[in-house]
Amino acid sequence: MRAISDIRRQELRAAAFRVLQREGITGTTLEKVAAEAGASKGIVLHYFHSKAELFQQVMREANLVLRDRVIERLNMARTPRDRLRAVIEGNFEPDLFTSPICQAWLSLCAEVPRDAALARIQRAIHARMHSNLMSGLRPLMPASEAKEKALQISCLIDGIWLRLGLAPESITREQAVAQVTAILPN
Amino acid sequence: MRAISDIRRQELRAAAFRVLQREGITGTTLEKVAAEAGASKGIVLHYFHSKAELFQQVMREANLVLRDRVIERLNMARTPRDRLRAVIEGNFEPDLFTSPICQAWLSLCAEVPRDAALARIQRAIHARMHSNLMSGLRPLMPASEAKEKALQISCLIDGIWLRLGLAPESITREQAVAQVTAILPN
DNA sequence: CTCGATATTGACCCAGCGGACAATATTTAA
DNA sequence: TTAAATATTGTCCGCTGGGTCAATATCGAG
Repeated sequence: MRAISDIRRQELRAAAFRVLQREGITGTTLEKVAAEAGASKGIVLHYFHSKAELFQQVMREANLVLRDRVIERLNMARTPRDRLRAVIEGNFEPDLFTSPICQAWLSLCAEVPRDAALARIQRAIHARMHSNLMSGLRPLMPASEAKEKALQISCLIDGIWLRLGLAPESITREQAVAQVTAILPN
Repeated sequence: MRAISDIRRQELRAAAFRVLQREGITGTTLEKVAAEAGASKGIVLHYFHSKAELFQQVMREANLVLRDRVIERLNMARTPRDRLRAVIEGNFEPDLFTSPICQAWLSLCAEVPRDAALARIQRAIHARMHSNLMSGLRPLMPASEAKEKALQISCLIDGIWLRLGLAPESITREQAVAQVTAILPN
């Protein structure tokens, strides 16, 4: 049975993510993660061989959650414009687009430049975002323009996430969606 | 004479910023900062009463450098559009818009949610950016639209900085300027 | 020159960290 | 039932970090 260890791992990742929201990258320790999960520090290192590996898996999982949300919306999309809307709204899901979550994400981002594995995951995230956007943009404009547009949208989305992380009340989900929608091609 | 202590402080801030670029937030220690400045750890705490205060002053100063660049360009601007261009190009100065600097900035951002002083500085940065943008936008559109536009531009600029921090070769200065210019009002 | 202020060092403290490990409990398979 | 595998704990360790402090050097004003 693989399930039991997978469940435990799952719990620990979730606990780590919660601690990351509360304490940031500098304040997150293995002991706090263990306490949050109601376990001992030893068990964390039993499932994740190092703190770095724990963070990597946390980032991977957070990414999967977001991906699933976007996919769900993409599956209901018919037109290219629907696809763009799906990506945008999926990236601002009310229960994900919250200040604490943005802060946790920001903390992980800050580690990216010094952790090759995190960097790989980050690259995959951007690549998927790019391809999702392209599937909506390509039918609407020349390929080279579409590429630039995709980068622009992607950066704006990230920038808005960053903003919510830095200033909790600075922007609402509706504003966020409107802001990104406003730069879509006519 | 105040000058000598001010010079020392200046050196230490610069050293701290360099270490921050190399090592990120988690890898930056008082000893490394001292070593980078060719001094002892004690002297760092002599001038800055704590690590947190050092970081705050580093962020303040980095912000001042950027501000001066933008101001310089703003002073040469005549039309509202010139003002917008000044802000945009000032935020992507070739020697400031580099991957290591974006990474250092990102590291400081990650601390903002858990450091009230950093948060205040960050708020001031955003406020100035907003007002700079408004001085260019207000003549071009209704006030309420201008406010939204200013937020959008500001988020896009941050998002592009973030992108360069996460992926060193992902975007050039020219691309960055073009991307932001592309969302200006007609 | 002298004295008070300031600059600077290096030694010290100790809390907390990531990680290793041996000991024990629990589960699973045969 | 039993043995192997796995899960879990608590302890231990070495080290590094921020911060304190007393001692010394340097400097600047009178």
